[in-house]
Amino acid sequence: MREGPDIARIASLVGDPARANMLTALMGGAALTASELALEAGVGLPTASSHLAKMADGGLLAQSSQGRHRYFRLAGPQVAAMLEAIMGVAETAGPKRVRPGPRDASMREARVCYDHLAGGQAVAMLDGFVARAILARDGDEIAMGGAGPAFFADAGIDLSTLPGKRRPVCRACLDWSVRRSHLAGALGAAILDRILAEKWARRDPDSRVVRFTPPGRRSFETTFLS
Amino acid sequence: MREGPDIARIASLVGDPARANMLTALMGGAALTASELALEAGVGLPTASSHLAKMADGGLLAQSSQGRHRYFRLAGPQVAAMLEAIMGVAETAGPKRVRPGPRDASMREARVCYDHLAGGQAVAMLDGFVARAILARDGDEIAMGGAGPAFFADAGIDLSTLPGKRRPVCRACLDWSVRRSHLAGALGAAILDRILAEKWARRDPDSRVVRFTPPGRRSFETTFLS
DNA sequence: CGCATGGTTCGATCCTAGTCGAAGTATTAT
DNA sequence: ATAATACTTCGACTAGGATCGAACCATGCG
Repeated sequence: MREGPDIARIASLVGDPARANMLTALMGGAALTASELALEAGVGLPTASSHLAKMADGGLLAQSSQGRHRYFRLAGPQVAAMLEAIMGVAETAGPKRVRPGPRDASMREARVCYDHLAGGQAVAMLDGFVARAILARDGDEIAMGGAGPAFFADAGIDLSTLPGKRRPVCRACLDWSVRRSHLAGALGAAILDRILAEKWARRDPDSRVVRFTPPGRRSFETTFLS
Repeated sequence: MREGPDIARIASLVGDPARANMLTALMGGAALTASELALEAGVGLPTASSHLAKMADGGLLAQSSQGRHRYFRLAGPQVAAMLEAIMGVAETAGPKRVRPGPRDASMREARVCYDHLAGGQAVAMLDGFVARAILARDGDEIAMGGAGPAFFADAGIDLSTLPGKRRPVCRACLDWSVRRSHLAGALGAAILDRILAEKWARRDPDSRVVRFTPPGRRSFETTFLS
């Protein structure tokens, strides 16, 4: 009989298949309506509504009503990080591990994590930033490095527009596929925005996969990885 | 209807109060018997046995039989990291947050995480190591830094005896209370061993709290933090 | 050998929680 | 206004699973 944070309460929220599907869908970063999430979870509207109310009440989801739509999104990056951690053990502890299909390979290479890029490409990018003193890492805090301002100006990212108020500009986020960190935070989000705006890659509409076009990948690599 | 790692399966394992209590107890790092865990969870022996079988089957726990005892422990550091992540959101998303009592304060300052030290002291230690080039951090990988071998020889830790075979010597582990990383891996475990062997601190028998004696704290700080 | 101790299996009980149909509320469209 | 859409609430049904007592294996001890 120990106390400590009430781990069972929130784990049981994630522990239902319908809710897990919804959360997985929301890992894409977009806010989705109740109907969309019901469809995503393969469950009726009343059921979905009940689930969503529970998760919002439990602090996992944030909601915002717009007209007759109600949008749900993950309550914050911390929730996303937790889900990635759970995926990590589900991956290794999983009993089957039968289908490392092509879809899976794409997921490992580049995908959306909440609002930023994750996967092998993202991990390589953060490593490069640190190695070139563009960012400085200390613990899980990541700060702008000496070479940072010039680099991002070159790369077309305006640091002054980042909403660095309440939210840290940079943050480390543990990657379930590679099990190393990638860049989260406002800066991570801005880089993903740039990639999509430049049409270097597009999001798979049915999953979190981010698919680079061949020339897009080259542009991305010369801009952010070289 | 998405696929991806079967997150609901393992989250539901953590989502039961009895099982959550057992897992929390095992976060102390020690292997415990079925009876001890039953007591810890406040549940009968048959019930506990059933829970333990499920968790072992699900890949969360490892078991080893010794005579008529059966010992259970967390399956690995990855499971511990996941539990810490869940504690993190339970902490912030928690509805009540009523009791930041003294017990809680001790937990935040120094506690055991699987087999190494966690909490404010541990985070400060890792920060210091990186700042003084004792360790070098790159992503979540932590490697020995230039000043490392001399420092640890001085501090009475024999690096050559670390079982650095399958297990990485150093690793970052996210701290739920401070939300920054502390040092895990074989080196982290060795440092905790040292602290306890020197009697600088002792473990609270009923929790994960690590309690420094006043002179012990000074010794720890001059050895590892100064 | 018994006999005690640590654990598991079985069976029965009970209750929580997921599910959906139908009816109710709010907001936009016509 | 009426109608249609998006969602919530209510009520009833059901299934899964947590729980424990009792009986059943296994190991260690005298």
